[in-house]
Formats: sequence, structure tokens, C-alpha cells
Amino acid sequence: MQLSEITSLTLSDRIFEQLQTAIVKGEIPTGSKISEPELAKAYGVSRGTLREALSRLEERHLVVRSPNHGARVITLSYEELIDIYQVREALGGMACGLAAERMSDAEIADLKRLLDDHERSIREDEGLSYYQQEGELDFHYRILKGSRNRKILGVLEGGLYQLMRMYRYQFSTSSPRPLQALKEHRRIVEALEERDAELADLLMRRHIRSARKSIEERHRKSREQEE
Amino acid sequence: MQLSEITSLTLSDRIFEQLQTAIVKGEIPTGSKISEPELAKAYGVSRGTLREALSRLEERHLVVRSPNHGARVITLSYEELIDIYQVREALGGMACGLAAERMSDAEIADLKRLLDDHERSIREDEGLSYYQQEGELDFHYRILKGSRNRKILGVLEGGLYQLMRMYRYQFSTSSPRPLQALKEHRRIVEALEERDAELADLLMRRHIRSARKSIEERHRKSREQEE
DNA sequence: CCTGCTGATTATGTCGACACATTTTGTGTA
DNA sequence: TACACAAAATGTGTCGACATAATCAGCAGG
Repeated sequence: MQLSEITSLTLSDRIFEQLQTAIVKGEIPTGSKISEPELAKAYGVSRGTLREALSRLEERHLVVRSPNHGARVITLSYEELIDIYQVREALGGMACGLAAERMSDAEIADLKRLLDDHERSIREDEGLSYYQQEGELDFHYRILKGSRNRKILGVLEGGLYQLMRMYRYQFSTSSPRPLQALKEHRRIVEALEERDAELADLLMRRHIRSARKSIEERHRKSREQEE
Repeated sequence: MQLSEITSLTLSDRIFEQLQTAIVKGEIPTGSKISEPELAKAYGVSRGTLREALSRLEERHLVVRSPNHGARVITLSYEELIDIYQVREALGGMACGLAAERMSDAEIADLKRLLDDHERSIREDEGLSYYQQEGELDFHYRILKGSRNRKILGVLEGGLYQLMRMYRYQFSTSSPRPLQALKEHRRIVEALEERDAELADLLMRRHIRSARKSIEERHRKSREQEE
């Protein structure tokens, strides 16, 4: 009958979420070995419950498990981050093109207001606040929802976005170009308003690509400094 | 020291795989409720082991679980299939563009030979064989690997491809245009040989898009017949 | 005949325990 | 001192059992 939208989460669900945020925030360090008895005691649950959560974490590629050797938190690599940005470029572009055809006028207007908030936040905090970073994700998230394609959102939410957050926490690899990004966001919204799917696709791809390029640039420089 | 590449799978892993293929092949029908004690007895494992597998299946969106109500196999919908093809279009195109820059000459030559096999298979079996369908997947799979982007492959393997296989088994919605598809494959390989990333991207997107269009066409017709 | 309550049955969520594999510790020998 | 081997300790894989929530059957009342 599905009356209650109050989804009473199961204990294993909560452990899964707690572990996920703990890993993403780096509270459980990358590459560290996970001891099941230890973690189970720390979270006050049985090993069975914990193992169920670990299985899901493994499926999300946040932990790696090898039989009889136990589980480890994944280790991040620069190459993987670039890979993720390429996936975002492809899917974000596709979603944005669809959104241009499918978003309601009200949703687009909301998006515009969101950008106004961002602009204010950037001016006040000089664009360094954590809020601004999550705001960037919020912008993309709304467009993904606007695409009306559940799979795109599902793919990005099912692992990829958590990984990006993880990189941000660990390497503070946030976009160092908030004003430029804002300008690009505004152009994207313009394309949405004009219902220009092709342009929206192109602008979104370019937007994500330049974010990636800026990361590549930074990485190149830090490599040079090392030598 | 990780000597053995002989990954001795854990029992839960095998149950997971068995269940996955059983669901994909329709041996466990879509939408059916899953009784944990029943399934556990059928596969000869304990409920804990089975639940671990179910958790992973849930993470792959092959089963849906609601707390205290149990698990159900997902139900397929036409809209979802279209969504999946859009994801494939975006990611397949991106992968193909990358593959044009990154595949080795040997890999491309192999790909060409694969197409020769396909052509022979089509002529012999009149393009209706099951092998041919899996061959189509093989073609795409190789290009995904050729992109050297693990994430793209991971996203498609982690749920989407199983879903597509599922649709094929259930609705036998295979491409009814094998010769046309082969021609498109050949053009894609040509673009790879010429290391033309832009063209390879474009051709792959168009290839997947026309596969989607042909499904949409068929769906439209069958809807008309119903009325 | 249908609706609503109550008890019985089944299923799910969670836990503790055992068997086996792995890692670590400790000891003796070259 | 370094190495090899054995034994203890720890950890993982798997199972069975209990408590609670959901489902079903049967019965009373409208």
C-alpha cells in the first residue's frame, strides 16, 4: 500500500551512508585497511550488518575487497579524476541538451535565481567558501534532474559524484575560477531559456572541459615544481 | 604478496553472479517478489550470504528493496530503455573519440577482423543468431577498452549493459538491421584507423542513435496496432 | 456480502558463534 | 645477525537462531 513516505531506513542502510560520508570526507583514510570487527564495534553493529554495507560500498567502488584478505578504502589517482571528468563531460552535455527541451519555465527561472545567489556568495566570500563548491554541484544536479533521464542522474550519483567530493576533500581541488564558472553557467541558462538543445549541450561540455583543463594545468605545474 | 591471479571467488560472489544472470535471462521474472528463505534454500546458502548478494544487486538497480517488505526484481519500462540508449550515446561517443587517439594499431586491426567474422556470421545465419547480438556488444566493448578510460567501462558494465541484455532476453528487442549496423561499424573502424577522433565520436553517436530510433519506431508501431 | 478486528504464520533485520585462511609472533638454526 | 619454520592470534567467510514487523486466515459485526 506504500502509504508512508517516511522511509524508515534499515540499520544497514544507515551504516552504509555513514561509512560513505566517512570515506568521502577522509575520516577513514584512503588506502587504509578495514578491519571488520573493529569497524563493527566502532559503529555498534554486528559484523553481518556491516558486511552488507561493505558489499554495497564495494559495488560503488569506494572500497576494494579481495577474498580472505579483507577490504581496503580505494586510493585516488590523478588519472582517475581525469577519467571522471570525461564521463561528466559526455553525460553532462547530453543531459543539458535534453534539459533544454524538457525543463519547465519555472525550473529554468529557479536556476537563474540560484545563479544570483551564487554571484552574491562569490562576492561576499571571495569565492572560496565551501558553500560555493556545493552550489556548483547543485547547479549541475538541477540540470541533470531537468533532463528527465533517470539513468544519467543515477550513473553520476551512483559513485561518480561521491568520488569527486572525495577528491575535493582530499586535495581541495575545487575550481579556482569561480567568476569564470559563473559566467559559463549564465550562458548555459541562456541556452536553456532559448530552448537551444545543441547549444546547451555544447556549452555544458565546454564548461566541464575547461574545469578539467584547469585541473590538468594545475597538475602539470605541481609536477614541474617537484623536479 | 598477491601472487595468485586465480581469484578464488567467495560464495557470496558466486551467488551474486548467478542471481544476476538469472534475473537478466528472466529465469527470475521481472517484478516478482523475492523470498529470502526460499532463494537461500534453492541455492543452498545461508540467508546472510544471500543478503550480501541482494545488497549488491540492489546497488546495481536490478532489485528494489523496501525495508521490512522484502525485495522485488525490477520491472522494465520502455522509457528506461530509451534513457539507457541516451547514456550509451553520450558515453560511447566519448569513448570512441578517445579510442581513436589511444588504441594501438594491433587492436584496430583486431577490430577489423572481428567485423569480418560478423559479416560471415550474418551471411550464414541471416543475421538472426544470438551470437551476432553478443558480437555487437563485443565490438562496443573493445572500443570502450580502447578508450583507456576505466570509468566509462565501469559505468556501462556496472548495471547498464546487464539491463540491455535483460531487455533483449525479455522483448527480443535486438537490432533488426544487422547489415546496416555492420556498415556503420566499418565506418567507425575507418575513422579509428585514420585517428580521426572527432569523426569517430560523431559516427559512434549516430550509430547508437539510429539503433535507438529503430527501437522507438518499433515501439510506436506496436502501440498503433494495439489501438 | 462486505468490512474490520484479532490471532497465527511467515519473513525480515540483526546478532552471536564456528571453521578455516591469513598474518604475526616467536624460536631455533645456519 | 639473518633466515626459515612453527605456533599463536587475528580476521574473514559462512551459518543458525532470535526478536520484531508484515502478511494471512478466520471470525464477528454491520
